Amino acid sequence: MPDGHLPGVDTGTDRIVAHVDMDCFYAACERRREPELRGEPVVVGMGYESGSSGGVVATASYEARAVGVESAQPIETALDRLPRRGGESDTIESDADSETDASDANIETGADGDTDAPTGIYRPVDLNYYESVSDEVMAILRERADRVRAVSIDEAYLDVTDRTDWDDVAGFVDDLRAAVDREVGVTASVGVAPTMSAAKVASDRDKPDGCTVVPPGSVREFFAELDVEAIHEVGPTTARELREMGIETAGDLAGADVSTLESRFGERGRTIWRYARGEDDRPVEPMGAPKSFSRQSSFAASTADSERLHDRLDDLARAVGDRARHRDALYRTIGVRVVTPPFDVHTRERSLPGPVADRDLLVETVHDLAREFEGDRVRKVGVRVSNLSFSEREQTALTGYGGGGDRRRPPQRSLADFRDGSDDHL
DNA sequence: TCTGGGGTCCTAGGACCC
DNA sequence: TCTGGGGTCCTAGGACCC
Repeated sequence: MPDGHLPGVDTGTDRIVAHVDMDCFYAACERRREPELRGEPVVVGMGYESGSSGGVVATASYEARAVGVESAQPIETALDRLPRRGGESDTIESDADSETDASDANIETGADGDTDAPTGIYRPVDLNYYESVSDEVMAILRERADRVRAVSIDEAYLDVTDRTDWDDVAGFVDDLRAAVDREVGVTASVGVAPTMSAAKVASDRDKPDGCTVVPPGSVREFFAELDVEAIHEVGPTTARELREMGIETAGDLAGADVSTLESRFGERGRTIWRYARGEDDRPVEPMGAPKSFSRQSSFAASTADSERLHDRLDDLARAVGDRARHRDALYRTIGVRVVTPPFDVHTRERSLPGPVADRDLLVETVHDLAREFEGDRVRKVGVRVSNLSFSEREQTALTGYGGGGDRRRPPQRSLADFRDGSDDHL
């Protein structure tokens, strides 16, 4: 009984949690397979095609960020600030300036030789490749931690309580980061703290390729001067409301009246208050099975053409159906999302009497749900299935054979099965 | 920032049941 | 016919995360 504490009583001061955050992960992956890109401004675009100006920035390398390219920015804007190297094509021209250091040197001297303006390398997102790289990284993390929560393709929480102690954890993390760099060829930034929410913030403090340790007892002090929005689960909306209440920093939040927060924000009010105080007893657990699958896509310009609407829905529904089938998932609820200008989100969903995996029914239901939006201008549509059930195990439970069935077939799906997007995307 | 895509969780009202 | 309270499921919308 090495783990003799009562859940919920301690606030995690006896745990060592590390949050590993890969640096500019998509760009780092592109550099891994194309080492000539090292030291160059690299922009990876989602919905971007080679040579085009569509899509948005998924990841920009630090060299690209230095000239104002940001994630979620339209590629068009990025191109204004960082013209594409070599004009229309995405080929790399050999460069006299072979800078390999991540620095502003290229920006200042001009990477293009004949002009002072820097130019960048643009690449479309290649999720399949990034996932294979991610798998390699996660394998290393699992070797070095007892529990790992892979929260996204480029981020994971580790519980390393039994692998190190507070005096040695900095060295432990340096070894870990060195192993990832050496064996996979990408770098990570790590935050270490007694809780997940503090580790998460800490990993952001020394980027790229750094490590920040926040020992027990110093979490609240560590948070004190940070903007409220740095707190996990405080987004733009909550931050704005908090500022209106005179709460600007995490320290203010930690000292605020919790009942006021609760009446304003519900349950989340207490949660963010606790996070700001360094209280967070969530254990590091692997991600469970997915709860929904969805696909959405935007029209280049909003359209009122209901045929185009239905054609798009058709594609999305089939893609979602395929994905559910690949994952051996049954769904009981089918939904559509329709976004109309300026940015009004409408959702419609329908639950079926029982779980199915029926693509024809899926497609038909989707069209039916979207019928009410025919003739409206639409800028974006989506299809979602939820209320998922997986494999025989669930069905056994439904038909009352749950007794021994659960033990015979434990949820032994590989993590890759559960990780987002491991098979098909556009 | 006039806005891309894939997810999770929470809230609130209504239906329905006992 | 007026009236409680508790529980669950369903739907729509919203906030947040990467």
